[in-house]
Amino acid sequence: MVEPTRRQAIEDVASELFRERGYAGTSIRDIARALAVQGASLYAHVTSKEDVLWAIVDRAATRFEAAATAAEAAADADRPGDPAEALAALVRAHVDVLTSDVDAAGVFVHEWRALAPEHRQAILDRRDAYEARFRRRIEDGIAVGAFAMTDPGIATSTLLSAVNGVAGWYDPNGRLPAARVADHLVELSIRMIANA
Amino acid sequence: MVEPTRRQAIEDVASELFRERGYAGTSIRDIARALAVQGASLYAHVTSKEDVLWAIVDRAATRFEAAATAAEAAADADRPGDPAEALAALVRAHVDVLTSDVDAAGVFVHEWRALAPEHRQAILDRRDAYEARFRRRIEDGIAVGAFAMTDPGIATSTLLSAVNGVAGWYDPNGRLPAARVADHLVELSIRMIANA
DNA sequence: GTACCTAACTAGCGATCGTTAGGTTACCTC
DNA sequence: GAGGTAACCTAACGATCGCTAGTTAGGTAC
Repeated sequence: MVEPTRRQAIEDVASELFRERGYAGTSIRDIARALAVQGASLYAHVTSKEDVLWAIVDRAATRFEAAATAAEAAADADRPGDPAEALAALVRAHVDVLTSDVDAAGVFVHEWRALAPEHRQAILDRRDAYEARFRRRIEDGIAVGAFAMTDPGIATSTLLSAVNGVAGWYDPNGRLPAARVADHLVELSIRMIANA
Repeated sequence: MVEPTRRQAIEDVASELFRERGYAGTSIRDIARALAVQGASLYAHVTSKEDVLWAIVDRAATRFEAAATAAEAAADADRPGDPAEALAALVRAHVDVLTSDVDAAGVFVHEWRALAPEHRQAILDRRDAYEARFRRRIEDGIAVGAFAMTDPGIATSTLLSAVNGVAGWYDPNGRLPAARVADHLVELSIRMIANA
């Protein structure tokens, strides 16, 4: 896979480095070195270091949102009124986005704190809205007796933490294909809140 | 709670800042400012910045290990041969350590990457051994039919990610006392891998 | 009163940080 | 072959980084 634009190549290596060493632990010159270029040369393609972080985080957030929207639409069309099905679709969509670009997703999950205040707040708002989608399905499931009676807030946070853990160990070249990983996570997630 | 020694006060402030902004995102002068002292003054109590991180991480790791040892001993004495009971005790012990010092635990979970190579490797080894305790109980449970048939490695990683998520939202002054949080996490964890 | 200890200070070192400015090279298009 | 453009260069700016050195102030012990 060759990068279409130089800007994209910068964001890709930045994703990798930000994920490995964190935003603050990565210098502009580190990114440049990975591209065999001088640090100052990056500023022909980028306006600031934070701008690179924001681009990565914003894109990842958008991909998570779009995948969740598609998943919910499909689940509601396929088996309307089935909270377990809808939640499973959400989890699968989430894991798919995660595994399709572990670096960017890992940065999204861990490095949003390093964003400038306005960007940081914007991401927090979007993250809240995203989490609310999961919580709504969990609440629905509890209401119809499909899920066990548990604190929906804690269940939602814990479920997403569990799923996001994938970013910590998934290896695109590992033994498990992304689809199998998603299978496992869907299974564990649903069972976590299911009514025994 | 007043710090007994100046060194302890430094580590406590550092835990808070490292957790909020990360190790690389926190300067020696930041820590000193929080203590109303000049940056250089810290070096009377500390040999290096990394030494502070290592002290925090090492202590947290030791507390997790000790709590797990005690929990396993109690569970094995109380109800030997019951994997669900042993795993529940491990999870409860883990959450207890987590909530008793969210800052230090959060640093342990997220900032071990910033350690110097030798320290980093040492923590990785200990973390592997720690995770193996959980995996062993999960494998035992699968063997006796108490837990569902799932990949023990993925189940262990996902379970610990779920539980560690507590470090992201637990508030010592919040509505939920630590014991209730532990109850919820034990419930969710066991159900996640239990045989329905 | 002298010696020691703890805890802080000021001053500054060399390195690295994000970023700017201005100039050079290679290639594409007309 | 002139003009345009994308990509990169060198040099350097002011700020901040982790850390060292040397000193001062106040308390305690002999």
